[in-house]
Amino acid sequence: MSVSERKEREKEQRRQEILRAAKTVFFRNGFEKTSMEMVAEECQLAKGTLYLYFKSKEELYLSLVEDGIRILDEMMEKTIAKPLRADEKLLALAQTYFRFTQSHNEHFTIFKMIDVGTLNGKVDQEKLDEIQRLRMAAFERMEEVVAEAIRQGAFQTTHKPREIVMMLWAATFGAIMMCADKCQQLDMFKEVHAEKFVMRIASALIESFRTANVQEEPLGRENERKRKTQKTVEETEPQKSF
Amino acid sequence: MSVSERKEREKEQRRQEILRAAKTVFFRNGFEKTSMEMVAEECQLAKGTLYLYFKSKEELYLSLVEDGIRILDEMMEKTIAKPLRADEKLLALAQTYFRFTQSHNEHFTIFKMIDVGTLNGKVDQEKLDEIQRLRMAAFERMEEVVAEAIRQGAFQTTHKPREIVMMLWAATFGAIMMCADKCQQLDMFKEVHAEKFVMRIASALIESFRTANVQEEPLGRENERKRKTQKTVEETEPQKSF
DNA sequence: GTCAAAAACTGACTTGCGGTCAGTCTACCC
DNA sequence: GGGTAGACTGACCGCAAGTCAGTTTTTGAC
Repeated sequence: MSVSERKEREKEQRRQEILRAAKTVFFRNGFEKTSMEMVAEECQLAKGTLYLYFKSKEELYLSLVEDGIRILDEMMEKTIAKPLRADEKLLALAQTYFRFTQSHNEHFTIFKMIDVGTLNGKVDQEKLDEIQRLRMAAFERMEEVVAEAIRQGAFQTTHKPREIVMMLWAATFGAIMMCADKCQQLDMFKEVHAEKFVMRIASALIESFRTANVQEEPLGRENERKRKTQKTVEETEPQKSF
Repeated sequence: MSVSERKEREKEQRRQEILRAAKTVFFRNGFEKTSMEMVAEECQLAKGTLYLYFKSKEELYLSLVEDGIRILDEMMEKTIAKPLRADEKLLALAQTYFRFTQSHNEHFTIFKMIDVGTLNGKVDQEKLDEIQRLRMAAFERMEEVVAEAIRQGAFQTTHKPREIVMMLWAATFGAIMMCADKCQQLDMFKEVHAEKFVMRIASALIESFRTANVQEEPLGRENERKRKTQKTVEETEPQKSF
């Protein structure tokens, strides 16, 4: 093995060691209440050294989510491997996502920061894009399941698989955000059983894909220019379904 | 008018003036990139003075949301006043919420910070509770509409109105969060028409309340103790609806 | 083994900001 | 007009992110 190879590997080990320390400290105290000094101490390096491996505090913190993405992906993979029908798998996946957020709450906190946009100006777009790419794996898995459900005839929807995944993801995310033990801010959400709540919502959506119904306008943005402004509900033609 | 009364009023005016300045500066630059010095400059006061009216930077920023809550509440009120059936109103309310987030994006950013919990350790719980109370008004309005829908027989659900509102709120929030122009982080969400997307999700949920279906376990937490662990999807009895 | 160049690491220092408080100013009242 | 309460000020403090000149370690040629 050449020297440069070994150096490379050693560098990677240092990086990992820093990540380990960062995980310990950030997950114990939270992002705001952790200083780079604390991380440095945890891995017995000088503060300056951390900056040789990570551009900023935010980038270091953000890097921790990569593990989280991997964990979620594995959990989802297991769920998909179960002997269920494709449409059942989708509900199971919502549950899996929920359970991930409960058992890996600190990782979910980073997810939230990304989705809320807290980290936007503070981290290279490249880094953010890289995270996006990693997250896409999970979406693609789900997309596959949706495609399967359509093939099996369980779904009659006119939406594209990708769109269905987005809907499920968004609604599930919102549900978890609002009522998961460790997240919920609005008092009233404390009264519901979080997992049931999340699954009730996912379930409603899934049911709605079984039949192509009148609500199913295409969701794409292609024709956006054609109408001057979007119609408000009462301006649209009455719809049979309600 | 007594002197003390006038003083009181002047103090309130100062407070308002500070809020005005804070709004200008925070909404232009964002929370992180705004310093208290900048706010002070905008309202031509010394930095120290700001702290006579607001406990911290976070509290000042958070106070700005009160306007946002009022605006949303008014928008919702108008929507509810429209000549629609109760169930139609619920969909219209989702749209209203969406439009609020688009036209008052900065206020929505504060909503997000609250819901994500970014402000938690940094602001008095009291202050947060006060905000909660204000937000409840909107929930209660919606609850009223749901109750109406149930009374009219449009909904056959076994859920409580409050629960239905929570579901709609959570799902709509998630949908907006993921795909609204100014928020979306995941690239794929750029491809959908945000408003249609949001309404498609709300619509699916609303449809699901029309009939009491097998998914409708009670969502309360009362009986939580009875089962050791929550069942995963494939462990539950097969359900007719899928 | 020696030594010089390269690479890795260090921690004192700079910068910027949130928050404080001793001191000043103003308005009111006796 | 003088004394007091309360509003206001801005220099100052502490802290933490990020930098960089200098130190230590590693490497590889001889």
